[in-house]
Amino acid sequence: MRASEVREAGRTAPRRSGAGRSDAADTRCRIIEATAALLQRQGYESTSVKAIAGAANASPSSVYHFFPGGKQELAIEAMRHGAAEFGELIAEGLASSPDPAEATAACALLLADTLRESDWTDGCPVAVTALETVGRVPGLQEAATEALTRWRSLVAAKLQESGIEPAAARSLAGTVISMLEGAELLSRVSGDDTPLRDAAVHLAQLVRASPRS
Amino acid sequence: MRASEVREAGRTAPRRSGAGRSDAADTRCRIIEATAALLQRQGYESTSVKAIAGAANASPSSVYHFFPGGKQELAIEAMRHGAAEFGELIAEGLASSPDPAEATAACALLLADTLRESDWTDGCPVAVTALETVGRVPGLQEAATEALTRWRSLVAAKLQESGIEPAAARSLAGTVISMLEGAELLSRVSGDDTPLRDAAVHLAQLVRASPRS
DNA sequence: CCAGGACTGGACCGAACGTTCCAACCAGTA
DNA sequence: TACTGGTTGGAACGTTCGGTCCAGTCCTGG
Repeated sequence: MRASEVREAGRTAPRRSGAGRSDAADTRCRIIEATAALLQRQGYESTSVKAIAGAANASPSSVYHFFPGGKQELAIEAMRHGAAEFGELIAEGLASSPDPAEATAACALLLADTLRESDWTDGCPVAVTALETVGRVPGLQEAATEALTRWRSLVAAKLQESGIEPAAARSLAGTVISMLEGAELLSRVSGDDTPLRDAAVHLAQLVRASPRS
Repeated sequence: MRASEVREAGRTAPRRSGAGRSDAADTRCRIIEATAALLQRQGYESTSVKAIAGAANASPSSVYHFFPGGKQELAIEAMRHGAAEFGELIAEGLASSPDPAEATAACALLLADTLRESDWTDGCPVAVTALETVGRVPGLQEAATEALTRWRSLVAAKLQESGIEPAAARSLAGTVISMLEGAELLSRVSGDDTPLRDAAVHLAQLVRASPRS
């Protein structure tokens, strides 16, 4: 898919021989990406290891070879992967305008387009998995918290650029993430991007009305 | 648990002569309530029928006796039950002040208190289950959409009372629900009610800035 | 060319899943 | 007392789960 072959880490020797030969790192990467996609769509409990292996064109033993910690370890790594990608989407939205109000609105609209065009499957890669495992899979909860915090920091930085006080920016940025998550939930469940489009309008209002120094 | 006490009392004490089915209706009710509680906490896939039966002091066969449609039918009914209760919580928050800005903020704060005091378990009874089954269990998705629409109507009515135009009120009410859902997600995942408290402040700002006729 | 480690395919495991089945139970009626 | 029909407990069904195991295959360093 995207530039994911960056994962390499040079653990083993660069065994590039034939052209069509599938690298070990490539298999590992395929497993992570397949897991991320399935987690995003159907969450943790509904995603079986065999389904992951199938989607990644690998066998269960390969999954356990690369992720000895089993499904949990794999899910954590996949969530980190998905979170990074979603962070790029947020960054892209934020970069689309110098005005922070328009930029946050753009995030919501970008998310709305992505969701609608993917039949309501490609949204936040954290929400479903995090919600259904909260309090029961600590590693996942931790990874989810990290992701949410990071996204909030991205938004907060943009808000601070326009002169909003750091504390207010952090608080408002958290609300921006909350709004994106909540509006995505409503949009996915109702199969209608109106909640996200409304969120875009109201987020812009909220940011525009925020006091600057 | 309360349910077992009620059941014991009902068995030893003489029942009303008119309705011989009060025992059965009680079992059915216990099953629904237990299901609602489990769905709210851990979602659909992580909740087994045997766990439901255990929590309701019933046996699996009783579950299938009252809900021949199996887990799906039961989950739909339980979601409706939980949605009605959550609607009451929203109504309570809305009724706490004549000012719609303060009223919506009160909803967020009420939710924050409820969540924190229940160790982040008793939140929206729809979010987890709806998200993890979206597109795969149509009946559940429908029930979830109904619930979200109803809650939005409650908020919209409150907003209209203060003179906000119906269309704007409906849109803003949807955003209020989105914000509550999203902030609850962040609060539950991070185990910190700050997102909901921030949401309360920003919701109040948003409502206060809304144009009236 | 071979030794050895990384990797893979697929059979296999015990446990848990949703669900079904049936024998008992219990109040009311005759 | 026998019968009835709704209700219950618990065993059992076939399936699928997460995970293990092992006999290979392939690549690579020596």
